[in-house]
Amino acid sequence: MRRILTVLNYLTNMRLSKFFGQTLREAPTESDSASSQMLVRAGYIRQLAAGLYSYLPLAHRSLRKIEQILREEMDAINGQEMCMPVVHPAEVWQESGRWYEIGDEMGRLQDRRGRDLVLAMTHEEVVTTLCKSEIRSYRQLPQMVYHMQTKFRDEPRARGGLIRVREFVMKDSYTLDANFDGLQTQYEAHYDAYHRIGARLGLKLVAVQSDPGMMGGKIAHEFMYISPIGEDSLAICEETGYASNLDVATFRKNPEPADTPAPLKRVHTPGQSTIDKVATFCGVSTRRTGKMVFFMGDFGAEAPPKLIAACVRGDMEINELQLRYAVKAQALRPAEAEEIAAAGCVPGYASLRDLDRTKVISVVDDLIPKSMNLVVGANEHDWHFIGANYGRDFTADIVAPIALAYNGAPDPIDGKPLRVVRGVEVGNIFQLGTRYSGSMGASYTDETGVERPIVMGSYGIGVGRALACVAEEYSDDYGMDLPISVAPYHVVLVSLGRSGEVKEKAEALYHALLTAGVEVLYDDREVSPGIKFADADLRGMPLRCTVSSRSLSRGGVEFGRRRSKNLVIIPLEDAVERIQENITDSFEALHKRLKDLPTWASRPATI
RNA sequence: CGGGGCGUAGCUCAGCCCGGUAGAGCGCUGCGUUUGGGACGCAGAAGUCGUCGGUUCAAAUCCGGCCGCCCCGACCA
Repeated sequence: MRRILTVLNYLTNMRLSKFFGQTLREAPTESDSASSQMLVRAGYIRQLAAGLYSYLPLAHRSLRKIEQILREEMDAINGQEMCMPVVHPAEVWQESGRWYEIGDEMGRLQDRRGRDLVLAMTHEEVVTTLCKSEIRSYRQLPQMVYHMQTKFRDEPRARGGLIRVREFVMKDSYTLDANFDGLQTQYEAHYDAYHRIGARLGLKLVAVQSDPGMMGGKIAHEFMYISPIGEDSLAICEETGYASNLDVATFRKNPEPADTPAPLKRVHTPGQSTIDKVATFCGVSTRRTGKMVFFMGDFGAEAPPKLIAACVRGDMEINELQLRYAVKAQALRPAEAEEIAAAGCVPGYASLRDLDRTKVISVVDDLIPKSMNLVVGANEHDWHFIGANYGRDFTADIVAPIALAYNGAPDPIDGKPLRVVRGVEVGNIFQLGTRYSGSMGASYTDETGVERPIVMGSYGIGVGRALACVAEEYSDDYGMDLPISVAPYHVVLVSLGRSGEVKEKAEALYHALLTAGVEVLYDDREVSPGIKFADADLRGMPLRCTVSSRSLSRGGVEFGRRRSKNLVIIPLEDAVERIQENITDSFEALHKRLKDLPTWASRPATI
């Protein structure tokens, strides 16, 4: 095996003079984040269209390395690699119902016979179809299958280089179990494996509770790379370990100190149509006010859209996802002024008192019933109530936690302030349960002869997105400094000068390294040293070896980490061995992080 | 889908306001000099100015439609 690898290595073109993919002195303006700037400048990726990228040889090598790490970690938890198609017949998506639930984000096309086809957004439907033919008995469970395959999602807005693209390769695995205990076991195995994967990529990943969304199911976690370039907001606490996507974050609701109930009083508040204005006008904190926000809820084809009046404390915002769940709507959008007026409400002075319950669904945050003597609208232009109390003066159809967590909100575990940060979703894990096996009829026969739906889980990691996060984390002013596990090559070999001796020695070392199986990128171009060093810095290989007349006169070749000042001279005859040692050491340093990773067992109790 | 910006040589951009021979730097090709942190000289190639239409004697430039790309928001395994 080793010999075969060596031969393949030897045959691979690793000479920069013939390399496909140029470095750019300046990046095209369209790239934005450090990662996409660097990946474009260093010749890893090229954009073909919005959200569609070509991966040049450097990126392709890195992606293959990431895939190999994923493969090893999936195999380690009993995964079996396979491959499913990118183009699916519409029927399987119709069976699951997602053909109808998902809108323009799904890529749809027709074949020559006019048959509807779907570009894979993910592969639950195909796995479930396979279950129907392959799984018959409880004896065949549990199972775990995975593949690395292209997905297409017609994102309304691709952005951020490789962070949010329309076509991408994902490692997605699927667990099949007889019951929820089995699912839980495989889910926990993935949870731990994902932390190992992060460590091997050199990324610190934070697992946060998340919304299952269109996947269905109940329990879900996202694995986040914390960074300002992230598109998700997270509420985290380092001390308690609480970590949640802001969509589903909870926090302690501490009411303002209780007074004795004041009488309800109608007061004239001319022009005080915002919370800040009315609070100042009435001389109270915004925490003593109630804020009304109106949405139109879409309840599907069966029911007409309906106005939703939501009320949170004046200093807070609405969590639209939780509001949507509370009213069981399929979608929400901000209501237009006319729609609000049509239901008899007065924007800016709206009130839950005297609502027309036939036209409006009213929801209050669970903090509102605990809060006394609030300032709220009087449902009449330029008038508010003071001393309003839930139950006595107004009520709602639904009381639910619909306030959005915020920076400094009390941690639900210990009440200390939560921190809201941005993160990139590198991976996610979902407990699907019987969402797909139920609707598509994938069942097995249990010990007692009863037919039951297979209990499923689904687990994804974006391969290109992982590369983008690594590039983001390991970029500096000169380029990338990639972890040894992800770098396309371990070492860049630079030859300086055109003297016959330097050339000869560099060529010999290049061949010796290849023969020894070292992944080396050889800069044999006839360009100035400055260009070679600048390109080496940019491309991001972690180690650099230089052969020049100067190094030879000092007794060998120069070797060190990228951009390091601590360069050593190694005699030529020891170079291969020393470089191999250094590569090994680099891997060991990286893998030290595997020892002290978060695990499912060690995670904090969540609420 | 709403708001904003951009589209001129392979790349970065100027020219547009105020209509009249299409420019610079980098890159590329050839020759020579140079070789430890993006060298220099000489010579050269390279753009139907996104696209369609309008105004005009004349449009990169003014006007309109469309397309594409970027950013913010909405949206979103």
